[in-house]
Amino acid sequence: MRDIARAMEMEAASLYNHIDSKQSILNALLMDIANRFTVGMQQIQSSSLTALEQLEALIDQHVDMTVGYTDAISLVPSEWIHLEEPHLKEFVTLRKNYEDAFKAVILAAIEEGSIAEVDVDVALFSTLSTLRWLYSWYTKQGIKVELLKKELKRTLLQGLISSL
Amino acid sequence: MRDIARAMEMEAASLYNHIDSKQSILNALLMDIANRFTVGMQQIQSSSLTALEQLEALIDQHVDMTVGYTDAISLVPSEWIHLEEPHLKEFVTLRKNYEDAFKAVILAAIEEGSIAEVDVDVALFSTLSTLRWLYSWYTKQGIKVELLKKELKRTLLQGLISSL
DNA sequence: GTCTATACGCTGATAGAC
DNA sequence: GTCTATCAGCGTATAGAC
Repeated sequence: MRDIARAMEMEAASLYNHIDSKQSILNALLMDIANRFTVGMQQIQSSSLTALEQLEALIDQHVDMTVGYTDAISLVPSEWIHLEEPHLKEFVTLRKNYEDAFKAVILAAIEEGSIAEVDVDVALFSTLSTLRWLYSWYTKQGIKVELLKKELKRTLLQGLISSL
Repeated sequence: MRDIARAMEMEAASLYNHIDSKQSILNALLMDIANRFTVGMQQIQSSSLTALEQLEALIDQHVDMTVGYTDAISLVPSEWIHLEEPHLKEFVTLRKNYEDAFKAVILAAIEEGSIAEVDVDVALFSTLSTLRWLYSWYTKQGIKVELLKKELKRTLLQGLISSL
């Protein structure tokens, strides 16, 4: 709280005229991120895109969110564990729904024949691992957003070996 | 420290007859992991395997380490930041050397023609993101180690689209 | 080598003046 | 709405008895 206060150029005690508690800040940031991903998923699901195009749109969404909300998104991999109930359950539910929806898109892409019959759980885990850690990596690179999207789609969807 | 003491069935104060500080525990665990990965990389580098086979061996190594040292390896993604000097610099150097060596293997695989001419930095980041987060995922799955190795190599090296 | 008692810095948060 | 003063709890670590 003292770090935040310094950044706001006030004393730590003054923060409490604007927020209830440290917990409420964590909750507000994480819920905002979770809701944005949830809405984005719904938009992609209800689109007329093919399953493969939906996968590409999901990757693009993660890149856009990472660039647009880098600080808040850095809380997602590890800090969510410090949420208190009932917010913890709420966050975990939103995340589970998102993962299930993501998995369904992968399955649909297999069914439509646009990707191979991979192990869906391994594919989901691998893809989300990369997308969730993106925030810690992309700032160190000078890479442009559009190039990043293109290369990530290539790496995640086509792998290293394929396009020979 | 009180959590550790409870697991050891003693009082927190009694721990200090066995260790210097909490910091020294973190350092011992992280250095052990870093050294094991460093030795493994050296063995793979000095082998007569092709670059593609070396990539596969690196993935296998991460799976073996994750299964064999799950608790200690869980410190690698985020907790290393709490190391104090000079241990922090030491750890970061070992990690940088490991990443450089990993990148060199990817480059060698491109040069030998066994993988496509991908963006090496994106490929390294994506691969390591998945392998470093493996600890948090594999225990929830009932998946066998050998199957996990096979599916990870497929997903990371061949991607989703390729093997149609 | 374990215990009890305790020191002491840090942190989230509150009280009350202005 | 900001400040100063302050509190209470926690967490690492030490002292010293046994």
